[in-house]
Amino acid sequence: MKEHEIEAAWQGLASCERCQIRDLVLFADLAGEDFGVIHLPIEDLWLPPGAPLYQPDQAATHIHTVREGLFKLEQYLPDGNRRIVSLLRQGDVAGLEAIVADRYEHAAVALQASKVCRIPKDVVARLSPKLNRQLMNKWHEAVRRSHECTRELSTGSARQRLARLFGLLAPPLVPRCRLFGREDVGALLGITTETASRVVAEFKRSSIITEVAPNLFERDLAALERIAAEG
Amino acid sequence: MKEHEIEAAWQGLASCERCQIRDLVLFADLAGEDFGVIHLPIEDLWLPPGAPLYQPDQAATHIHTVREGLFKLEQYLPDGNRRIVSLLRQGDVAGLEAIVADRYEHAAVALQASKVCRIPKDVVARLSPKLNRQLMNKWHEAVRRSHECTRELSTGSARQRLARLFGLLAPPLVPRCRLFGREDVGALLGITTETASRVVAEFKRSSIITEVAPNLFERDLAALERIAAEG
DNA sequence: CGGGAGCTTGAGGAGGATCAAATCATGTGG
DNA sequence: CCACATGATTTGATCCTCCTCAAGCTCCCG
Repeated sequence: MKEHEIEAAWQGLASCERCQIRDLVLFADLAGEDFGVIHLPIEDLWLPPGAPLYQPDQAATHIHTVREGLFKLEQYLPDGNRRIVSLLRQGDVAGLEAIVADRYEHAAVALQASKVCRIPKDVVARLSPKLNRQLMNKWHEAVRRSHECTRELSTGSARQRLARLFGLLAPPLVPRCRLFGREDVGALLGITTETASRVVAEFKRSSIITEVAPNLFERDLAALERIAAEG
Repeated sequence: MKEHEIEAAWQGLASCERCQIRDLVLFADLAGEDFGVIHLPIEDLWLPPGAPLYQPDQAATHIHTVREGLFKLEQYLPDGNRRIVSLLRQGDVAGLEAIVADRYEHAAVALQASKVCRIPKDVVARLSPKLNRQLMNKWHEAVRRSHECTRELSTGSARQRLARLFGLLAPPLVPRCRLFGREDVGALLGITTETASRVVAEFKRSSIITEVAPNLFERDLAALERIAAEG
């Protein structure tokens, strides 16, 4: 961490109608008249490398269109480590979850000198009628699933990945879960079929899981949790 | 691959108003009257493990709500290998990209016995007014970015991951690109800071990249491509 | 000039990949 | 019903990649 906080610089209010990258951004298909609806201030920000755009669990009040530069989205692991789950570039939107959730789910941090415009979620809500809420929820879920896969299933040792996979295969209170073929396990965790098989076998031998029928397992959730988070 | 193709079984037309998991699915907040708009047939399908719901590049005509079971979304790598980039469970939607794209972007395959309902994209379009298209595009982009990170940056050897990262850091025709700190490179690729540093150094020594200023590189795109895809 | 952060390099060991073979499960045809 | 082919899973032996721990280096800033 740097000595003094790296701060974003306020650049002024944006004029969406004259935006240079308008075809890339959110308001691409708005007609001139619609801009009347946008009365809330849309700010232009400039951020130096290392400057955070938002932090996880911070109240989600704005979405941000990346006009220039590069951002990382990072999340924290149970063992205190962190994992970058996505990169955002020109035209991408940071903090879309604001539309459907209360809090941001990542830290968004500039990796290069970057420009964003900061749009209050109310502006989006005002332009977005009813049905779409549910559709947005689904998109949101799709993104979260994907980030979950990166964070939980593509990070750490093969043991940890398998333990986390077993943790995810059924709700936390249901001890029973069904597994799929070792080859798919490998492709999902980014390891080989053989390693997947070996680790599953080792879990069985140490009774962390018990095979009650072919590929149907009884889980020791406490033990799995412990492995998932180990150093 | 199994001897004869694993096929989905058609179960009948769905009755959305009496859906048991309605609060989970797409039409959760539709009022009774709105169902009049849905005149296109929504089918219920049952799929055995291994049955494909759709294939990459297939025309995207439907979205699918998972009512029961488990699906994988997989994509193929330049070297012919495959990578599972997400898992879908009850309530998740497979093939959301149909709303904004012509073709599916993954293979969606059942990992367990599963039930889905298959909704023509026209039904969604009919219920979804204008502005949201652009917003949907943004969600779509968010999902694709995330899958890209898993597929390109969390798969294969450290050398391959670095090569793919350098490939992504600027448009294909711009040879010049800017890199960020080694610690962030590590957190992004799921490797240690030291390994990130070592591989970057090795790329420099073999002139695959040339450092023209601190963290500003000139890329040999052909060489990077070659490494990214090597067996 | 001294301190600190980030980057590089080294040595050693652990974990996972690779190659190969044995076992097990399933379905097929005789 | 059995013999056999096929594919998935398990296990073993070996090698190589990458992690770990540690030290030196460079650059920037006070």
